[in-house]
Amino acid sequence: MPEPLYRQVAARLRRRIAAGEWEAGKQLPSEPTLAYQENASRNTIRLAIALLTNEGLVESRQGRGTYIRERASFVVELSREEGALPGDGKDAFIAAVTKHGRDPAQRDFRMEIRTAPPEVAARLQIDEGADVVVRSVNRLIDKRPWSLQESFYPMAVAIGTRLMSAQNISDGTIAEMSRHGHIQTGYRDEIVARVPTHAEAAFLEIGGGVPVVELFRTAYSNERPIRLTITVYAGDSTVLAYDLGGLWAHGAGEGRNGDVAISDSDSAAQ
Amino acid sequence: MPEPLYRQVAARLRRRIAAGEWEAGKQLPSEPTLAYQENASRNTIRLAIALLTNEGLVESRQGRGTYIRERASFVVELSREEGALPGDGKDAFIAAVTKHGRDPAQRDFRMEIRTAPPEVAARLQIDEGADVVVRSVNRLIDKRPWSLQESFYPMAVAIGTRLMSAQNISDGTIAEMSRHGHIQTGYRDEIVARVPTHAEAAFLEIGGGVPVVELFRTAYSNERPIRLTITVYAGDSTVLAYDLGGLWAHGAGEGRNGDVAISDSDSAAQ
DNA sequence: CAGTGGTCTAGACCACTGC
DNA sequence: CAGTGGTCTAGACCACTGA
Repeated sequence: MPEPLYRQVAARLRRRIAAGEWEAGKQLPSEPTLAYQENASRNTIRLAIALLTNEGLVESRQGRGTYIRERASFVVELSREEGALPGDGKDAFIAAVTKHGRDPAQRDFRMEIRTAPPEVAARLQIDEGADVVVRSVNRLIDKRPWSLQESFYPMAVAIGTRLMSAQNISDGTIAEMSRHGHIQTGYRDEIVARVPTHAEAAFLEIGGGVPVVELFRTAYSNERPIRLTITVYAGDSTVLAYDLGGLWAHGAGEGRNGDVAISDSDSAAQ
Repeated sequence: MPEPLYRQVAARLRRRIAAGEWEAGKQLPSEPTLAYQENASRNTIRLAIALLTNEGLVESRQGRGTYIRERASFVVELSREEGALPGDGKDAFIAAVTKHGRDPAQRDFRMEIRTAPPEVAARLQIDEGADVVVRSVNRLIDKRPWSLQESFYPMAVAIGTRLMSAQNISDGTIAEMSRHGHIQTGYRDEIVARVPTHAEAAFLEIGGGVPVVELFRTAYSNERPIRLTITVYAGDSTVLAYDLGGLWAHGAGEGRNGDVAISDSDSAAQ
């Protein structure tokens, strides 16, 4: 009938964390120490810590310890084109983040040709198993992992363009596509939340139980889907935002401490 | 160096589920049985099942067993007003769901006056701790839990309207506000993913590690924020969708089996 | 009542970190 | 090397379900 012990322990730890008993560096006592303090077995302590981990409050690293997690939230503005300055010679992601005084970085850029899995084929309206061009990049802000992104282009769109090269396109892929007659006129976003894969958890430096948000953006010209971009963000430090209709949106979305608005505009897709 | 046993077990179970070895009813073998089959301890089996639970594949109920979860996905269209027929005398949620041949239900409608917590006060641009009218409702589709919704109204907006009553407003709260001079001209949506609270997991019938998506919709007139609606959905069976810009969106979003588009239009807020 | 999952313990060995 | 978290076992008692 009473609350299970591991939940009680988790609640006590949550309170101690909220009270600021520990801060950024090596923080929490070790599991054996907590077991002694809480008069519980180590397994029970581990259950409690697992709860806090899934909430994004702490992070454990083998051989090192369990640490209080820094929780800076970033707001991704998905209905604005702020920061998208075609022809300015700068990558849209870099430009948007730099503008907010943050330090952007991109890593592991890849260009591959793969066969379209079902969820890609359906959205691009091509045959399952057909070739698609995939351009991928991992992004960081202030040296902390931020997002994993893959963009899929139908061969009919990519052929004969610089999308077929493993080079960055300095004025953006939207501009490159438009030079070849594929003018983006709109997009559809689909958002899901799920637990991360092993690889995602590793890159985003989150526990396996911390949710990620996955954004599917299908971009269209007047004739056809021209690109699908799939972006995965750590859920506990990302807010996706849309402004629709009115112009009166000043001061909105400032409900959390430490939030920083990062415009991840559509044209940042690789 | 090799994959941990509990992950191997989880992978084997995942494969057996994908192969259709079990279906809907009481499905998985009991934990002791699996422990024998897999030549592992019961705790290891439980770790494996916890992974599947967080992925939304299975669901355990004390005293009964572990079951294969049915995974119908619903798409929530957030940028259309489909189904919003002002003055037709039907609730917008009921109308939208019925239109798709599904069975909608609403439960536990509450109207309360509370003091505004920080995240509400900031979005409604009122003082923290000021009175707000809160209208809440839990929703189900086909008798399965679907969403938890709370709408917050500044007193200045609600006063003198039927929002102050615990009755449903048959033609919708947008219509009621507009009759009193508060014309909605736009809104801002903010989306986060997180693990559910105890109460949310209980109502949505998901494990404590299955992510939920939380949608903050702040509605504006030309003068001020007039409503904040917070909706919580089970992440593994919900897709939030926005159509922006172009008109060419036919056939999009059909990448998953069993998806059903449910328009949860803005005017469905209570 | 027997069988299920939920909680909890005590102890073990391992892999990894940093000194 | 000692200390950390990661994995795994064997067993216990409990709460809840359904026949």
